[in-house]
Amino acid sequence: MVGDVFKALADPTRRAILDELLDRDGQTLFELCARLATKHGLSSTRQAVSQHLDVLEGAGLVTTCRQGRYKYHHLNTTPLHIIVERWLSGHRRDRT
Amino acid sequence: MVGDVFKALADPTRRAILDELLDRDGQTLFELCARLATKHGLSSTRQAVSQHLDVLEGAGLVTTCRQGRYKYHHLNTTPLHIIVERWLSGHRRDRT
DNA sequence: TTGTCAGGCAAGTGCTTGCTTGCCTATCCT
DNA sequence: AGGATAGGCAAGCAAGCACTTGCCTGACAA
Repeated sequence: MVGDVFKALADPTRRAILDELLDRDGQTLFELCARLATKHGLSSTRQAVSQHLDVLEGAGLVTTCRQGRYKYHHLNTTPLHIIVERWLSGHRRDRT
Repeated sequence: MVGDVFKALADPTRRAILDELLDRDGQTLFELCARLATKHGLSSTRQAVSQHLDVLEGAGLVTTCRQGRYKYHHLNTTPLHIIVERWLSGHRRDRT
């Protein structure tokens, strides 16, 4: 749903995560935690980041694939493009 | 701030309000209430809509101008374009 | 097999939010 | 003046959210 995407984007930590994934796609949870701390100055715990990733995945902005004990996170910009199409370019005339 | 815009857009009622203002700009609070009820099937009270308008104004998505006892609400798409520029087209490389 | 590393589950907490209720101010019309 | 109309203020409430804490599972290496 469109609302889920906006809700996901409403949090600065989640935007930082997307930022990080854009910079280096396919990171694991621990990688993300480390780089968010150093590069973005965020001190989020692993669980917090994990929950944010769940939200992002729920919004379709992040896809995951597990290999062995590692879970890689990939950025998916499709929902963003959908939003641009319906909400921010035209603008559109159809329902939410 | 960018986060305020996303937060404002995260609520379906607020998106409906923007929708309505896009359809007919410069509506008053009562007008909006009436048209949200009939055209969008929403049964929001006046106060609820008023508070949503405050949020939208805080995000810069709506500007107001008062004349006499009427307060007209105007759509402002600038924050949307800013978001498209920094977040949804390129993508950008700078900070939140 | 035992330890370590990557990640998951779930209850609890404090803050925010969307909304209601009730009352108040200001403007206009007659 | 007096009523009707357009809107504002503020306290209260229930649900949602971001985050923590503590413990658990599953994969790999020694």
